[in-house]
Amino acid sequence: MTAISDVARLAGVSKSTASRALSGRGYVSEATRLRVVEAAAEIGYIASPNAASLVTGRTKNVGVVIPFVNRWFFGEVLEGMERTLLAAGYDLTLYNLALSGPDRDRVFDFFLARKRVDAVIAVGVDLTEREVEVIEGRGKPIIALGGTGPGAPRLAIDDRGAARLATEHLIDLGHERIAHLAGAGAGSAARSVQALRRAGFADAMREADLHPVGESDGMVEAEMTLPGGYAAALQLLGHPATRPTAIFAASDEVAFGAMRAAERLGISLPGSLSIVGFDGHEHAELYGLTTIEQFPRVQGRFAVDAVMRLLGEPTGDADPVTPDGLPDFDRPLETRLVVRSSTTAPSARSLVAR
Amino acid sequence: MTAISDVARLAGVSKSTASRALSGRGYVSEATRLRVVEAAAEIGYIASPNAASLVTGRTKNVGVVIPFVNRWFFGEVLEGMERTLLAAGYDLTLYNLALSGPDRDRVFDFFLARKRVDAVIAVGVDLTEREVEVIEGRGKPIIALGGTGPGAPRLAIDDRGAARLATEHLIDLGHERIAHLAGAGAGSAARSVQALRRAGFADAMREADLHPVGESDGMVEAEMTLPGGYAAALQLLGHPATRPTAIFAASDEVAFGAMRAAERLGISLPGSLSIVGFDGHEHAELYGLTTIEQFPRVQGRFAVDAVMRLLGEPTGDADPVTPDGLPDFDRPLETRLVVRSSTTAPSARSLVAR
DNA sequence: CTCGGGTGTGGCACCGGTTCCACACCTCCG
DNA sequence: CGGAGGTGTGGAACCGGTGCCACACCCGAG
Repeated sequence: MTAISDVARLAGVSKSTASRALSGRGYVSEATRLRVVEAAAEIGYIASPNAASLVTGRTKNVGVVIPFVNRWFFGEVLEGMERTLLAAGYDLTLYNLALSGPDRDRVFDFFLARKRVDAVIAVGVDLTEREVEVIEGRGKPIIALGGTGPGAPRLAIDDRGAARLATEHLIDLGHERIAHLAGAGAGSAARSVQALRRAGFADAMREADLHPVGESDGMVEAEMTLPGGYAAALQLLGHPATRPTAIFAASDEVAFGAMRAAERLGISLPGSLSIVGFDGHEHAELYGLTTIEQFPRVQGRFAVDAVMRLLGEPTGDADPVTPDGLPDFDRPLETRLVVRSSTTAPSARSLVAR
Repeated sequence: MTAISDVARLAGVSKSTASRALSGRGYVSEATRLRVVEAAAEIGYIASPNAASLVTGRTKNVGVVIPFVNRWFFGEVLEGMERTLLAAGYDLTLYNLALSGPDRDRVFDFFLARKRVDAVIAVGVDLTEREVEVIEGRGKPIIALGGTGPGAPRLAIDDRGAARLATEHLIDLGHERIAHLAGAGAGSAARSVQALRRAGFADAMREADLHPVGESDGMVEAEMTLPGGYAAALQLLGHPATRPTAIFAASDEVAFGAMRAAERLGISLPGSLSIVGFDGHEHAELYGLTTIEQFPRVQGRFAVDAVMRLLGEPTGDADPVTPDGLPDFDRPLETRLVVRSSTTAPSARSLVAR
C-alpha cells in the first residue's frame, strides 16, 4: 500500500535517506530525520518486515515448538515466552506438535526450515539429532527448554535431583511404604524427563534401603493429567493390603488426580496418605499440596533471553549467563520444595499395619 | 542460501520456468517439471516465504490475539486453531495480550498492522471499533471468536440463552435460593461475555419469579479461575442464614473452586448445595460437575475455517456456512447442558429453612 | 591554501521469488 | 494453406526495503 518511496517523496528525500532516517542507521541530519518521521506518520507508513528480512536475513520471529498448550506447565512457559518476545519486538510463531510422525517431520523440514524464523525454542520436546541438524544446518540457533535429547543447548531443571528431594521429604517424615505415580510419555513428549524423575525416586529409595511397594518397583504409570492421575491412583490404592502411606506424583496435575481418587476411596489426607507433587501448579496452595516448585513463566523468559543473546540482541540481565555473556546452559534452573498440608508423618496404625 | 536460480541452473531452465514448475501455476511440460523438482530436492531447496509474500501479498500466516493461554477454554481453542492452520499450510503467530493499554495498542498498531499476517482471529477479546478498523483498513479480514464488541464478524455461542438454561435446570429441580458466581472481567477480556451470562441468569430468575439470594441480586463476582471461585464462594457461603441451595458458576473453573470451598466449609455436595458450571471442562466429568458444555477445540477449527473461506482457501465442509458458501456468523455455536451428580433437588430441610 | 576526515545525501544493485509479456512452436479448422 | 489458439519457455520488471559506494560539503590541522 504505502511504501518507503512514498514517504521519501513526501519528505523530499531519497529512498535511502528515508530508510536511514526510519531505521536509525547511518548519518541523517536531525532536520531531515524529523521531516521523514513526520511524513511517515502522516501517511500511516509501516515498514514491511518481509522486504526487510529479504535483504537482512533477519525476521524478528522465533518459532516455538511445544507439545501441549493446555497443561499448566506448558501454558505458563508459553505465556512467559510470548511476553518477553513481544517486549523485544519479536513475533512468536507457534508449532503445537503432540506426536511424532509425519506432522512432526513436516514442522521441522518445512515450516521451521524456511527462512521465516530466526531461531527455534523447543519446549519439553525430545529432539532428535536430525531435527537439530536441520535447523542448525540452516544457520539458526535452536535451544531446548526441558526435554532431553542430544545436540541442542538445553535449559533445564535438575529433574532427577528434585525428584530425589521430594522422595527424601517423605522418607524423612518416616514413610516406608512409598509409591511413585510416574509419567507415561504420551507420544514422545518429555518422556525421558519422566524417566529422570523415576530415577530420582529410585535413588532416594535405594539410599534409604527401602523397597518400593507394589509390583513394578512401586511405580504406576499415569498420563500426565488430572484424570490420568486419578485413574492410576485408583489402581494403586485399590487394595488396602498393599496400600502405600505416601505417594510421589510426577506432576501436580497427577497429584490432584490422586487426591481426588483418595477422596473417592474414603482415604483421609494427609492422615492415611501423604502426597507430594511436582511443578508448583497455581492450584497447589489451595489444595494444600506439598510440591517441588519450578517456575515455568520465568523459564520461558530465560529461554527467550538466551535466544536473544545467541542472536546478538540486547537483553535484560536477570537471567543466568556465563562470564563471557553467553547463556549459561550448564547451571540447572531453580526448583524448590514447598511443604504444605498434604504431607505429614505416617499414622501409628499404618506403621503397624506394615 | 540456495535460491530458485540455483535450482533453475541445475535443471537447465530459466528462473521463471523453475518457479512455475515448483508452484504449479502456468504451463510447464511434465518432463521439465520433473527435472526441476528433482533438482530442487537434490540441493535441498525450500522457497523463501518472505520473497514470495513480497510479490504476492499473501503470507500464509494468521495472527491470533488471545488474552490467556493457560485457562482451559482458551488453551483448547488455541490447540484447535493451530492444528487446523498447520494442516492448511499456515503459520500461527501468537499475541497473548491480557490487558488493555499501550501493549495492546502496540499489538494492533504495529505487529498486526504490518504485512506479516493475512488475517486476524481475536479470541475472547472485546475489540474496539478502532482496532477492527486498523486491521480491515489494511485489507485483512478480522474475525472474533467469543467476546463482544462492534464491527468484526463474530462466531459465538448464545451465552445469555445458555446461562438461562443452566439456571432453569436448577429451578426445575426445585431450587429457590439460587446465587450466581459471576465472572469479573479481569482486564478487558471477555468482560461482556460475563455480562451476558449474568443477564441469562437474571432472565431465568425473573421469569420464575424468584428473588436471588444475598445482596447485589445474588451475584458475587469471581475472577475466572479456580482460586477466584474458591474465594468468592467462601464469601457467598459464609453465612448459613443466607446460604443458597444452588449456585450457577460462570465457568467450570469457578465451579471447581466453589466445590472446594464447600468441601472446606463442610457443606455436602450435592445434598446441601447444587452447583452448575459453564464450559465443559475436561475435569468436569471426574468431579461430577453439571455444566453447559461448549466445544472450544471445535470452535477453534471453525474460526480457522471461516478465515480460510474469507481468504479464498479451500477448506473442509464440516463447519457452518450460509448457502452462498460464506462462513455463517449468525448461527450461534453449539452448547449443551450435561447433567451430572453436582446438581439435585434441594433437601427437605433446606426448603424448610427458607 | 591544501589535504584529510567526518557528515549528509542520492544512485543503484540486490535479496528471492512471481508474473507479465514476447516469442516459438504445434495443431486444428475453415 | 493461412490464421487462430493452445502450449512451453525465457527475459525482464517488480515487490519494498537495505546497504554499498560515490560525491559534495564543511571544518580544522599542517
